[in-house]
Amino acid sequence: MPNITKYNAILDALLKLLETKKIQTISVSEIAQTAGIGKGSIYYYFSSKNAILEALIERNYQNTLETAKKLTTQENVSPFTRMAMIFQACRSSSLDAFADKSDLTQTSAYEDSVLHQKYLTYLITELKPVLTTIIQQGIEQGQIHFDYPEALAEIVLIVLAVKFDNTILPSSPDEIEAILQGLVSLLEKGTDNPKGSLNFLLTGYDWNGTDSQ
Amino acid sequence: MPNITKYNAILDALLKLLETKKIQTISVSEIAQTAGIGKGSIYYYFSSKNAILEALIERNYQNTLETAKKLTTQENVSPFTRMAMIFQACRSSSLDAFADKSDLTQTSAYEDSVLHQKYLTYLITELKPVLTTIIQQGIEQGQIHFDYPEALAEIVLIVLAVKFDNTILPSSPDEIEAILQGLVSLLEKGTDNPKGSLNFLLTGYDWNGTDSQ
DNA sequence: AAGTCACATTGACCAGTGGTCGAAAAAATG
DNA sequence: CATTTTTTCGACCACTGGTCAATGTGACTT
Repeated sequence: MPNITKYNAILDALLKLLETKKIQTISVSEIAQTAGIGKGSIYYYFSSKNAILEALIERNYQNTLETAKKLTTQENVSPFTRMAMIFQACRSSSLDAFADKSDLTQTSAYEDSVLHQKYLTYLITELKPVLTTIIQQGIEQGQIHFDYPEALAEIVLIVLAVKFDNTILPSSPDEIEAILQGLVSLLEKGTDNPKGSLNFLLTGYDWNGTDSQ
Repeated sequence: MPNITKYNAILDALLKLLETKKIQTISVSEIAQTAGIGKGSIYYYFSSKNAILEALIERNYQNTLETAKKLTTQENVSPFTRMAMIFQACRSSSLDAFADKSDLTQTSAYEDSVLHQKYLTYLITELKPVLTTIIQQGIEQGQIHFDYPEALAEIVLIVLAVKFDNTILPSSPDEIEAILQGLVSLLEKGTDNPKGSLNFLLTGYDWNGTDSQ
């Protein structure tokens, strides 16, 4: 708990190393060396190597997700606009921190699977209650018609997270957009909205323009 | 390549060990010992510990998936019936081999993430072309209306695989069924089919009854 | 100023890892 | 039988994640 500085220095060190190496090839000694401290000190702040990774992921996505959460709870904004913010949050939070490394690793990128699984779990569980609320409010306001708001939220988030993470089913950007196009189309028909009306979910919300829809 | 017997003995050994231990805690020496061979021989048949796991997963799901593939290409059967077979294949292939271990592991089950990620990737990529074809034929026959058959196939498979695997978002059986109910409802509306008409996708297809729908 | 004491830091150390390798055994070939 | 090729093996290697007794540090008391 104490000396938050050194705590963060460790996370910074791991983050820096993750930019060029895979988790499995990064040793605790290496992290300690990069952080400029003794190896033993690592275990004063973290119980295991895994715990460092967990803490890093949490620290890394906390800001993005919290601002997303706050923005989406503004009830005066249209549910679809807030839904666009969720889309955007998934899109941007997926790769901004951990470099893709995909150019260097032709070998199956499975090695980082712990990291990606943690990311998927964290993102979906954090955003699910938010998106569920948004959908429910959309239903109350008559803009969305669907009988299973919670399930719909989870389905959308699963698809978004898996596709944006892009390690389980590596795809080109075009392929990703094609799937999203299908998802949006499915959403339109599923929520009784006219074809094309939700297309703005794809373009990415600019966070400061005028409200759409 | 040669001596397929010993090759399979190694896979059997790993499979047996996986029933009680997590991948990370299983050593190559242990696999060798269980298989009744020397450790060095392992590396005569496999290039790495990871390669053993990959081979095991492939061997394990090949039968299930191949029979599923064959069944689903029977064009004389209704697309929805064949879709039910896909649902069933995902459902049954998820846990039948690798024991759940969930009762023993209160600690976050992240450790097996390599295994589960491989499973997800394998299942989805294998079944996607099959399901895409089924949907396309359904569209041609006028039973399905949707503009993005390939995307729809991938979306459905992603949700099915993630939910049945149940490690990324651990849920109770009831919760899983709730999500599937939502997915089916979304499918009904998305493909212009009446509410409830696809509910039989949930019940599990019995593989020898009379055709439904 | 000295003494106290909880907190913080360290690297040698440990059991065990995945993977290598030369030698030996077994099989195949002539 | 000899010779070559394919299999098998376990000692060995560099290194891993994690432990721990020893040591340092600085705030507080007297």
